Amino acid sequence: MQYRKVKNQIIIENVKSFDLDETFECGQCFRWNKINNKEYIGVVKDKVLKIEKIANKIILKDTKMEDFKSFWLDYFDLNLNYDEIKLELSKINVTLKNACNFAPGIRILKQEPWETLCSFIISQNNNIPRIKGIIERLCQKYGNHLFGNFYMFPEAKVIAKLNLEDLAFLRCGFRDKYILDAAKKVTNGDINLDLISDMPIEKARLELMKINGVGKKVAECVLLYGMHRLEAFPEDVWIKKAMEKLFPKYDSYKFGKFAGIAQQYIYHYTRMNKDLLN
DNA sequence: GTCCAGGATCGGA
DNA sequence: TCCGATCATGGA
Repeated sequence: MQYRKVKNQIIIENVKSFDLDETFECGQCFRWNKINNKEYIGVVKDKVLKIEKIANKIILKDTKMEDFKSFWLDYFDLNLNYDEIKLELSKINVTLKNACNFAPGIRILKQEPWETLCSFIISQNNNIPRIKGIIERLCQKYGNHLFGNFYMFPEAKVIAKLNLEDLAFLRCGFRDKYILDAAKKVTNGDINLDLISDMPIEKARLELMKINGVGKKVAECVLLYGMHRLEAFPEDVWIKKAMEKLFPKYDSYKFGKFAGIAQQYIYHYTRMNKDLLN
């Protein structure tokens, strides 16, 4: 991988294992939107990025080398060699190998812990288009305005001051009270996301589950997507079915320290090939 | 009208 | 410990 700046674009060449559709549409994130055939636009922290893939070049638009090096390189996890990981995972089981090969351009993004926590609370018993809508409404109402139609994800301390009526416009159903509980605990220090990031994973899970509305699955999503704990293994309905049907002899721990990445390949693979689970 | 969506919680067996 | 009902909402 090499990168260079041309005008106000960063061009990354020879990028392996990075496909925008596969990475943004595999269910790990909710604030990246496809604006045409090849471009996505997304908001991360206080940054808005337009990104495009042409052949094996990734182009980051209207951004600075400084931001790329200090932020996006890490956000897109570009220092991790996914080819090696897929090679290891493929040795475990031929079905897992097929899953790796189905969408080899998936990467696990390093998202913000609080945003990830809040987003996956909203995700419970919900569908992805609706999750995205709720999150966008939340950002537009309580997040800092950047420009145009782009808003930051609201800080926990801003949400913590609200009450249930203030969230009614979200139309997020029974999840409103969970959002408030999470915001309050993160703000008052009952839950310290920075500390949890570095805890042994068993303890980290239990800490996250102190939040009302956070169970095993949401906790695991926060660990994997918001804290880059690649051994975390979220088990939603798809993964549960997939494990029963496709990996009857395997427990998630057998997928090792990159179980979370394996999970992501399996999730996307089975959702896109529903007949595999029949 | 019914079913379902990246689940969690509660009450009762 | 396990199981089923229930929880809001909106699209199919």
